[in-house]
Amino acid sequence: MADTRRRGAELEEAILSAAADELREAGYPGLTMDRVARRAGTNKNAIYRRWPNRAALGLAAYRRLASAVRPPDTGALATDALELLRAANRHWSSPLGEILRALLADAPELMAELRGPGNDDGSDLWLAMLARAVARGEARPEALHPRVATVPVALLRNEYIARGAPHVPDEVLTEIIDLVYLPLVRR
Amino acid sequence: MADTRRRGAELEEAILSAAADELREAGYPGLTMDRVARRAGTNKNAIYRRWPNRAALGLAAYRRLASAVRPPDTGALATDALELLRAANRHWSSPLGEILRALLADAPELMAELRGPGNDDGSDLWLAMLARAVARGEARPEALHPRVATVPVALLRNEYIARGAPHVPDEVLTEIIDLVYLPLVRR
DNA sequence: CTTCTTAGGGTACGGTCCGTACCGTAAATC
DNA sequence: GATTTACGGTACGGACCGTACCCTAAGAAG
Repeated sequence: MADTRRRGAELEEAILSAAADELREAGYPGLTMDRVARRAGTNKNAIYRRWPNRAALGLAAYRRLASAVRPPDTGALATDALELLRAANRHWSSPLGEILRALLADAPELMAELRGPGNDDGSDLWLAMLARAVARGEARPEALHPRVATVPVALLRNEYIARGAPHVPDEVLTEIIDLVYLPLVRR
Repeated sequence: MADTRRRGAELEEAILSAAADELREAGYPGLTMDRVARRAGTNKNAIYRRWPNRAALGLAAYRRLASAVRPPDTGALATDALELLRAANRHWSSPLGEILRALLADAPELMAELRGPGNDDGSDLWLAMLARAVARGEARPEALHPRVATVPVALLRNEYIARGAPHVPDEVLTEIIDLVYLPLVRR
């Protein structure tokens, strides 16, 4: 029998790919070790040899599904901020966002690594956007602080988590920008 | 055999009490239907006749453990806000907060009912405190809006959820107040 | 007081999923 | 060619959830 057995990186790739497929099709709740193993044409041993548990595999698989956001530059603070917030909202309300939230709920401590250096939490994006606004004289220089710059995403995230809403309407976004962000960072 | 069988409200009380005990001792993950039933001296039938699933029972049990926060009134906006935020932080970092977070993660849609009228999310507290500050001329009247008034708790909640931290240090609280809240609501 | 209905108690079970253990064998290494 | 490592197959223990029965006490109806 030509068993043509896969090993190492090749097998790892197959597992990760299968896991990503499962995530896409059935979300995090549908990501079971048995299904991933079967789909990858292997068995759970091979998975547990690489990831300690389901959550870790889920995170790894999520990573390959997520894509970076490209920063907007409309030339005005208000529209830049709203656009950035809308992008975040699109992500969070997409199937991918649902996965992210489920993952966050299941293994919060694991998610810290998503926010390490070279992070994807987007604080760089907000700081860069705000820096341009400061340069234009639109914003206070003191606002150039991660805690301040990322207030809108924090509020949006709160909206999702605290209210368990599958979608946040655009009015909330404009409210966050108009009532909170602009009064906060404008000079 | 004197079976002295409990019914109705009495039994319901026993179940709820047992569930609350389990929550206190083992947290939400340790709240299992079998254990609650055994502890209440009954069986799962009686539970499922009253609550549709584990999450609903967990929420009901949590309710009887949670207590209301009493609003501070120090006479100054900065200290009032910090005190209110500290109270929230104490709650969230306590075992009770851990339960709340687990519950929120497991059944977000159920938690909406915690935020109904007569809510415990504390937006009333923040609005009341802010109203006093407005009356003293410390804050802008336009800030008297739920979205604006509750920004600090939203940011704190975000800190817990997004970072999966079991505890948020006091410096973060002061940062939230000094860098965000005061600049935002002061005239 | 008797009969009927409702709600508890006891128990067992199906089903799902995680994580682990073995066992034989292909692939890589020596 | 011999040895070690990593896969594949499979089975299993264990935890829970939620449901189904069957028997009986408590309360209601007559």
